[in-house]
Amino acid sequence: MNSIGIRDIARAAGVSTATVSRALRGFATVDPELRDHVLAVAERLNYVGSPAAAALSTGKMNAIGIITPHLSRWSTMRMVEGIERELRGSGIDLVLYSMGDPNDPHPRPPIQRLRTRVDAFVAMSVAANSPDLEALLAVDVPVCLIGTESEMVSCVLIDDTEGARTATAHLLGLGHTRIGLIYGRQIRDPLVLEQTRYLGYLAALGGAGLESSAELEVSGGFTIAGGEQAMMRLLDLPEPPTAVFAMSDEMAFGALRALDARGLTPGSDIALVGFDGHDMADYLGLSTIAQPLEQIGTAAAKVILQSLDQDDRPPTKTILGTQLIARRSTQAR
Amino acid sequence: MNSIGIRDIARAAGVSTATVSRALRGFATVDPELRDHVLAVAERLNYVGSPAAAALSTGKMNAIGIITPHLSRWSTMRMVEGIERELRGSGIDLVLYSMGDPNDPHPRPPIQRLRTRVDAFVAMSVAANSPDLEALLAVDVPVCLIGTESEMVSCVLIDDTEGARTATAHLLGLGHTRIGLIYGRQIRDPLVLEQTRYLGYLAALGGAGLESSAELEVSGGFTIAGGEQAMMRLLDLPEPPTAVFAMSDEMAFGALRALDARGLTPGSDIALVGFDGHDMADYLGLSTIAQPLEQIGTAAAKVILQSLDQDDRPPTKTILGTQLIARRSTQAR
DNA sequence: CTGAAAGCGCTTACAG
DNA sequence: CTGAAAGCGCTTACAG
Repeated sequence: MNSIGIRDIARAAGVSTATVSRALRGFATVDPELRDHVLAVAERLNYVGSPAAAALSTGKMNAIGIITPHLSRWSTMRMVEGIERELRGSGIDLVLYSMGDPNDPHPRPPIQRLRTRVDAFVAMSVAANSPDLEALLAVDVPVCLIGTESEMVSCVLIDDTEGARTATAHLLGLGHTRIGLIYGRQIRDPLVLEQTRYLGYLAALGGAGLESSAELEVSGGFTIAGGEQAMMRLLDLPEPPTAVFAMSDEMAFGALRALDARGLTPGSDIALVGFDGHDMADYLGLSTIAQPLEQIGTAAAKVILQSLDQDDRPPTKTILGTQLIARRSTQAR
Repeated sequence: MNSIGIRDIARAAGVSTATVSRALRGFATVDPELRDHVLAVAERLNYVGSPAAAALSTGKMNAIGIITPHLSRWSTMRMVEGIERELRGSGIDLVLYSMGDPNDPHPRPPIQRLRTRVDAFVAMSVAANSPDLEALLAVDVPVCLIGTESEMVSCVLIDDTEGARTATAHLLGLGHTRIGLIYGRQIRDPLVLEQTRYLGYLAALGGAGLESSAELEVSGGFTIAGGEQAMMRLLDLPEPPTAVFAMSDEMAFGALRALDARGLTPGSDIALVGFDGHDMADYLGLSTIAQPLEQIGTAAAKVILQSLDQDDRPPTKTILGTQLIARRSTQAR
């Protein structure tokens, strides 16, 4: 136990603990010479402050909680990286709370309790109809949602509809008119991500004078395996699509595999676009709608830092752009 | 501010704060009826404890710090998931500290300071010669290293040498005698991971009466792109290898790409084994030495929980097994 | 610009 | 089994 406290410094420096406290935090109200002296003594004694004591006095934990459904999902970590980068050096810790799928029966830490351990939350991909969102809105600390739209608290979003529209329009531009869709879990629920992307898909089709067709819309469950099965189902249609838009790159990876299994070449035999900008998409030659994941993370962190700074800030809505990256899977070779 | 404290509960329940404190933590020394009463009152008042105050009193932060070099690396998050699962429900928070490559000039949070915010550390892939390791060993809280061997503190390891030996032996078993190696950054430094795997490679070769050859050993920098270039270099040799062992799956992915670019089929034209058990390896038909990543995480968490429980525990060394998963890349089709 | 003192909300010997 | 009181190590009005 390093039992050097400000009292020890105060004693050694011949000042009060109040002055030590002020000097340590660089308050301008401390005589510069005195401050330097105090800092020197602290340094010499190898002083390390007690965050717990500071937290108890100030009510600030100097930590922000990250609430995320799928810890190991690639995109999650990319965003966390962005957050970490922005917070780095601020002395604010990142506390990870895995909490996602309300179907997951694992005991969910009550947000009210988490609240006492952090000063703010960044919550990723919380479904708009989830009880967690309600709890987050009820909590009295700054919250920034990522990927969930809200008027009540700040959020950072990408334009999912626009991204999906761009993806679909890209396929239309290549001359395709029969365009399959691999979505996640549900598509009719107005409160979920997929709905937003679905609207973009529909809009693009509509813009080209085409109509959607239920048989061309299959679920891929947001997994590689699900994407593979979904593509199989599309290929098994009496009249298969000539192009497919998958709502995530991972599902598109599965779709690529299905194509491979059927001896079809992506690009020439069937066009395919994913969504995310996954690292491996480049490697696999998969065209995709890239999200600026790290930027999303840093944007969320900035929002939080600002509201921590000034707590009466009105909620902000940050919308970041996506980018179509065309690769082999949408090029005839 | 939820200003309900144990004093409010004490008042409402007609007992002392000491009793409330004990009841809340379920001490057996509290009369069961009284305890239930106190709990009921706490519940009714919607009491949420103050971790900061508890931490200040007890000196326990109820958090463990995760020190990791590459936040977004796939394997990192898999292990973090394992740790999270083990800690779930224990009330212990996970605090993420990104700190890796000593070459990375970003300001590294001093471990002495982090120490005051957590009760223990799990440190991943800290190089044995890194200053961070030294700092970790000097710190007076439980530490569990992952992937770094140590006699001073507990560690969780896989048998890298054995894994590499198995991979190489697998290739030898297929009849190959000219086996290339794609390593990470350096191979001669006895203090790094690669050295350990290199020994396995050498051992397998030696066991088959073969000798290593410098021209067959190329660096892939642990990245996809590096792996691709490394494989290109191998293919450009006057006498290229007929099989290759890559020290990571990601480098192997790059190698696969190089093969593809050269019109070579993995498995029939050249055999390839990776190392990690990456999710995508399955998808790409890459043979690999799979590490039990989540298990590594839970094992580390268990070690930490135990040392938190009883702080004079001697350091333990946990070695988990790897598993060869043979796929298309080592099968002639 | 500096200090004495109260207070943050718990836990824990100590006494009963 | 329960309570009064000190203490954990800071911060912050308040007074000077």
